[in-house]
Amino acid sequence: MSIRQGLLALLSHEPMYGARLRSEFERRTGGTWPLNVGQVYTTLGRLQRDGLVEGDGEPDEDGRITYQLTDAGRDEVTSWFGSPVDRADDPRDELTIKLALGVTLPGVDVVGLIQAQRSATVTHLQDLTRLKRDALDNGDLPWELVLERSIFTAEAQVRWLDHMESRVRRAAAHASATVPVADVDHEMQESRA
Amino acid sequence: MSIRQGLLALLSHEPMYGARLRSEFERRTGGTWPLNVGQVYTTLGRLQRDGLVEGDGEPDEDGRITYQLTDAGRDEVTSWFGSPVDRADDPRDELTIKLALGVTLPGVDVVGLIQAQRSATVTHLQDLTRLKRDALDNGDLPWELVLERSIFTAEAQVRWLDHMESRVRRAAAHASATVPVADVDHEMQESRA
DNA sequence: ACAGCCATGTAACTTGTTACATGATTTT
DNA sequence: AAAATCATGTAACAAGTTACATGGCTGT
Repeated sequence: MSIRQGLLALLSHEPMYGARLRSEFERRTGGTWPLNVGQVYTTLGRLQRDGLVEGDGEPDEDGRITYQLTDAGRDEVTSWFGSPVDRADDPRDELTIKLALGVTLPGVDVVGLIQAQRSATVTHLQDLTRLKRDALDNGDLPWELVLERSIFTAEAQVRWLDHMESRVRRAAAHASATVPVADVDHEMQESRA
Repeated sequence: MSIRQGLLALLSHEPMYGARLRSEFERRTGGTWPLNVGQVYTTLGRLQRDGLVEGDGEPDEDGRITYQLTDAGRDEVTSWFGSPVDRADDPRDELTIKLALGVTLPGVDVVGLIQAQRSATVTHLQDLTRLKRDALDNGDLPWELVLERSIFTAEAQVRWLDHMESRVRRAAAHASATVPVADVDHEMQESRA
């Protein structure tokens, strides 16, 4: 849903043609997210289908077709900027699923998994930090915003991994103290005939 | 890609039929992510198409069809658990896009946006913390893992929002000191005829 | 018999994404 | 004239998601 909203937001500022939407989107997100031009057109088509934008049928002398918001589109943008991103739709995070399933399945070296992930994330974090340092103060606010977002996210991931490593170790120690051999698997009534 | 991988991981432990995959998936992710049963079957179909699982054609006496991994499927699971989640595919985060576009578009009250989001996130964080407290120590490790993930993520989001609020304020102050009226929009050679 | 549940699936749709096709203009 | 660039778009697919249809078994 983010590209849809993004294009709408750009159009709320000024009617534009497809290819410009692309470059504006990229520029205004710090060049971090390359956007296939084709996707602009597919998305525009869907937005038009949904009555949020309309294009002035014919291309102009430069072959460009300008798209603009409808009233509904304007409402949509206002509402988007006016309301916080919904926490409820907790997306299925791959790493979380991996760990959650990992701790319940026998034969998965969860601690090793956590450490490998931590190492990868720390490396990534160093790259990000270097990027930030090398950029000095070029005043590209969107770029900075996106970069800092990655940094804060990666830091949180490392913290979470550390927290969970000790938590998992604790659980493992406790499990081996009480149920030396067997594993999580049991329950789930099978209701056999 | 997470549900695919999740189902594969479950099947790597033990062959299962569709409906059980569903309940196992939900149970082992702390019940946080309800999974429509239909989706299990669509996903199984795609996995079978891709040669990662195979079902024993006919349903058993209880009407169940057991699915199991192929060799390729086993490889896939091994590789999934064996490699860190790729940081490279930085997903397009809605909130980041919203802010990044917001700071480049005139007429968007970014500071207000940040504060509203912060408030919503803090509220959410309190809910999570209460959940955690009330659960005491029931030993549901996957559930805890997922919950803590949400908590660490929300905390990071708040930190980022705070960081960015002051950063945006600074930029605004600087902008009004140097370019009192006009806004970010300019550049982007238009190459008009 | 009928209601409810379990288990199977399918059809339809959404957003994201890429690879390719077409035509016009500009540059070499 | 050939190559590069810009702009338009379409076709095809992935993965997620839901609503619905079918059929068997169970308990009232």
